[in-house]
Amino acid sequence: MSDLFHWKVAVEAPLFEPLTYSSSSELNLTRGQTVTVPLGKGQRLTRGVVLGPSDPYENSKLVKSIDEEFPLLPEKYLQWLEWLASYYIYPIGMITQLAFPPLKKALKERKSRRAPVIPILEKSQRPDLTPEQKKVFEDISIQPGFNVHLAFGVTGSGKTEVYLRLLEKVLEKGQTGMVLVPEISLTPQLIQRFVERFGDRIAALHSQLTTRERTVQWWDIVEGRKSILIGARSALFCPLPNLGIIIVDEEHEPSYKQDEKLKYHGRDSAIMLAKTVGCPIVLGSATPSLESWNNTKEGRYQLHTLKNRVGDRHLPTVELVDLRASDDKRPTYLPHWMSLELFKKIQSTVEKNKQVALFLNRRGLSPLVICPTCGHTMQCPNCDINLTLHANSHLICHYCDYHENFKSICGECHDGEIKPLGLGTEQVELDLKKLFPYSKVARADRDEIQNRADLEDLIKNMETGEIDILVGTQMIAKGLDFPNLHLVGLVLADVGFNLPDFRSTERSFQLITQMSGRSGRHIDKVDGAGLVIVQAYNTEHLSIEFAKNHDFEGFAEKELEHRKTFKYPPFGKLISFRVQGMHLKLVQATAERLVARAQHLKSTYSLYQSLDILGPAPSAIPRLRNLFRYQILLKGPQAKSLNQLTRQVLGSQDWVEKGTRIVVDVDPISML
DNA sequence: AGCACGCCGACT
DNA sequence: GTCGGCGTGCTC
Repeated sequence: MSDLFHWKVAVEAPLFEPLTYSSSSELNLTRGQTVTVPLGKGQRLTRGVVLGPSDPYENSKLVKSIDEEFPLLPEKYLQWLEWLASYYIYPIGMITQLAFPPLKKALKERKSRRAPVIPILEKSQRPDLTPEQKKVFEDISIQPGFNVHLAFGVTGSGKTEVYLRLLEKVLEKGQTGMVLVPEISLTPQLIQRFVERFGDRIAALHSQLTTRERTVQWWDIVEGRKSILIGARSALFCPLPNLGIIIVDEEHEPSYKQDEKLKYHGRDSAIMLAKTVGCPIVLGSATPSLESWNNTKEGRYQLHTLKNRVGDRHLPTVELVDLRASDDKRPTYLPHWMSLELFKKIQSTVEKNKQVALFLNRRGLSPLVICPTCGHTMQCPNCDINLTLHANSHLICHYCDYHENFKSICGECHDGEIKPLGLGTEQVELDLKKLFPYSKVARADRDEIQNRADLEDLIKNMETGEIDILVGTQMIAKGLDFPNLHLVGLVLADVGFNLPDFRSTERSFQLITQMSGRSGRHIDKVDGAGLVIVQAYNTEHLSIEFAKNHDFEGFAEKELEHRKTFKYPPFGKLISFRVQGMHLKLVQATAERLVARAQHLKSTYSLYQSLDILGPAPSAIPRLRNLFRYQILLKGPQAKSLNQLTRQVLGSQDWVEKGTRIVVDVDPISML
């Protein structure tokens, strides 16, 4: 008994502390080692990660063996994983599992019918840097060690070329590099651009890969056959040896925040990883998050500005259309959502054989289906959400997978002829086809574009001129670059202004700017500029006012003032709790107890004096997938005390009603 | 997250 | 009688 060693081992179980296992002295264990351990009543064996020596535990089980498949997890990565667990209040064992590939290592290579993950391409010529690019590149590359750089540059200013140069430099030093991009912009075109520069040194990780492909990419990086990893946020968990730089493109993108399980923020976690390994990190954006922008203001991040578009092209002209005033001017042949101004511009653009893109952040035919006789609205039986009509034939809940057939006679009063109200992309598409019968109209939303192949087809059809007018949601706002696109229309910019979320104005600004950035990217200065038409009811909205003049800095200044007044991020930190369960009474009871516990701690310890405890209140969607939802928000000046209070509140769980669950979200990004 | 245990309904 | 539905509880 005396020659047994005890070890803390992180196992895949929702436990906030690692478990203690023992080993005899001949099994030589160290921190970072992968081991096989028994877990639970059966003889089930699971994978665990050794975190370090432990005090003896009387009922400890024996470590079965060392898992020889995996090399020692680098100490810095392990520290970073531990930081994730503590910052996001998530079981360490669930996090360490993320640092493994999904499958066992392939014994022999097998032929695949799928296109290769990394295409084989000739290296292309390296363009000269503009003076502006050169300055940014040099400013960043002369500083060794951890530093956060914000590359603030309009779309088309050539941020990517700066990234490529920085990566070249890192490779010269024999180090590796990580490039994070939002999942949606991880297109073959983007990977292609990196391959044309770095050839076979590129690896990629994203959700469209099969588990086998991901496993192969993972080992290529870990065993040093590839030196640059491009990926979506989950690529962070691939432990690159000798990491020399991290690049986070489109750092403001809300999709960097994972909204299930471990609710980590890819950008923030990347910064922590860079800090832990001691390498520089470059955040890039045309519309930086107010968090990052404020960090440059306060000197924590270095700001590098790229003001000019490569090739000296103009930013597009933005025109506003006030929908409040446009009704009386509109000819009767135009649908209610189309102003005369927009119509004329579409006409003239199409006549010149140039392309048009219309943006509306709402899919379907009609978001509200109502009986004019009895006033009954069609609702999802599982959620507190109106059903959306699609293709004039079925009603869909956009939050769960509920579908039903659409009947035009009201099911409640059996009398009224049901009337679809409001506007969605399908309706816009239908109207456009009627108004422009000789133009090719296409739609891009989640219903039409379901996978990467669909997106590829869309891109190809835009490039070959197969499409004249494109209607789409979010999907078409990101990263797409169509040379012939000369007019962008925002059908109803107000959608999203009034979401119950303190970031809605910022989102709105980003969206308008991003969407504008699609227009006229390849019009040379002599030919003028692209055009953007923004239709809105509230044309005085802060986001519109500043986006019109491409004035990010002005917008940021105004919006930061507002955030400061209400102690919202970046001037305060948030942790949200959602209590959910099948029974409303029990959910309310748990939510109230949670608040009572928090309030008690606040009044007991001076550390918590400055925290605000808001709620409990029903969530913005009070019932989702048959679960009732209540929300509590914790607001305070430092992350540390919020985190600590949360741990104390959740420390024991005996007060939580059976059948209810508490979901914690550190730095929530959506308040829905 | 798994997985076993256990307590009720409806089948050969 | 016993097969299997999924609520509950535990994992060194």
